Amino acid sequence: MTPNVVEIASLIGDASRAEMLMRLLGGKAMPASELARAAGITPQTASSHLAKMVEGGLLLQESHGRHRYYRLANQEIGHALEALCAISPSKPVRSLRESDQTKTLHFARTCYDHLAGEVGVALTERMVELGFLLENHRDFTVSSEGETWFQSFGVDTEQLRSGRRHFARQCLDWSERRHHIAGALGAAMAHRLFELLWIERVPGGRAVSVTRKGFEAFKRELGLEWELAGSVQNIFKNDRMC
Amino acid sequence: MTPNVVEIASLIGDASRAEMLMRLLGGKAMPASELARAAGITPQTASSHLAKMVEGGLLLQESHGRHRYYRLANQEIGHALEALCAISPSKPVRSLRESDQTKTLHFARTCYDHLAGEVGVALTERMVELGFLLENHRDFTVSSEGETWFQSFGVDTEQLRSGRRHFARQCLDWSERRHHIAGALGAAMAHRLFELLWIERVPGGRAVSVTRKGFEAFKRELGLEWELAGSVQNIFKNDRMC
DNA sequence: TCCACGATTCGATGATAATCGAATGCTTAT
DNA sequence: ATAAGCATTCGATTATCATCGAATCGTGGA
Repeated sequence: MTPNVVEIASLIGDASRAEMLMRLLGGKAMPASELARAAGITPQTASSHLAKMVEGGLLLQESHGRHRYYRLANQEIGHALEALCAISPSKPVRSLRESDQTKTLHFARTCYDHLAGEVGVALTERMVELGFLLENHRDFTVSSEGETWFQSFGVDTEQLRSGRRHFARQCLDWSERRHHIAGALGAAMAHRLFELLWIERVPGGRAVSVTRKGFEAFKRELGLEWELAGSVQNIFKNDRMC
Repeated sequence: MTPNVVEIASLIGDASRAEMLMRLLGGKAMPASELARAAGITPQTASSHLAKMVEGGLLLQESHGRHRYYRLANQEIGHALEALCAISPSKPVRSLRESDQTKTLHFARTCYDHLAGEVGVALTERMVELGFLLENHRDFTVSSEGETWFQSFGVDTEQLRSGRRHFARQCLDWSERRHHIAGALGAAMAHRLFELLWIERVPGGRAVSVTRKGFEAFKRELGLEWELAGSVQNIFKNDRMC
């Protein structure tokens, strides 16, 4: 088993590749050129890196016209990267700007294609508390009350269950060190939250902010509330790794 | 934050260093020469690697006579390595021997200095179930019934609390994907289990086996039992990474 | 058909780092 | 004191690989 761990670790242990992986952790597929620009390298070099990561099973490639889109191969890779973030000792903060970025990422972000950070964890735990979700080994199951709630929320659990993807996984959150919900159900929840405009992507990164509407809705529908820190509204371009 | 993740990942992403780290994951400190032998490299090369890992904060060094012992710098590093194991896709099993090794490691092993694997997780969850331990964010706390039980079991919680080390941490188990108990209390538990001869180290690796006495005692004292698979008694020399 | 553009391949370069032989320090044993 | 053994440092070698320029491939638009 050893060589596999070594291979993955060394793939991540390169600055350019790590930067690209972090971009992809936002959940969206991205064309090679964009990833090259993000990592600050030429398209040739990027192409080489991307090929290696596909070979190593970290990424999948999909061709659309003359563009080639890359995305994380599966949710496990997302988990892996999050786990590595959790591992790395946090460096002392350099700038106020950086601190804001960190705060915003800790508050809410996308992890592969579901919701992580304080908001993701709180939402998950609240749904457990309300009896909608049941923790079961490394997964969640949905109770009958839960089924009703998801239906009314606009998430079709039946359909999700029919897919090949894991239905509802527990995903360890690096900032909170608690589990949040992942898998098909986690992705569907996040998608619906975006759709309802309770949350929205912060341009240029994988941070997510809760809209005014979202704050009210979370409180009304689920009894969840957060102090509305100033940093939450902050927009930043260059979110680095964690 | 990025550079830190990259640095750690690249430190782990070298075959020789990874081999040494895995040896150290057994929890014991080891002299440089032994680590060199384990990794199949000369002492000079090993020395260079070890210096890098100390520099990178992964290892600590302690001199005893003409030997220099190395050990993991802290429990977080152990967590990190375990997490990486959980991340890596499991390769197809090559030999029956290898399969046995994996089974044995999954069943019970030391993680840094506490108990992991099926046994570690089951023990932890049983103690939560019995109300001795309470899950609290990323830690455990001990209830008053718990205090009594630990006392009777021969673990002095008072003394453990006085140390600088985290008292009782949740540690994610890569094979079970559930939490087991770590920190000072986890270490003390493991130590006491070795002392009582409920468990014993399998020579040559970090696998642990449950003794006959242990099987009976776990059942009698805690109502825990496992099917006594043949593989459990197997002894193997070369446990590789996972 | 021809051109523009994204992406990749090839080849060369340069930097990094893993490795080991030889020499040096330091500690214990005789 | 002298020898033996563990560990490290130094220097040289070698291999690996990230990087980019130039050329090629393939798709889409003119």
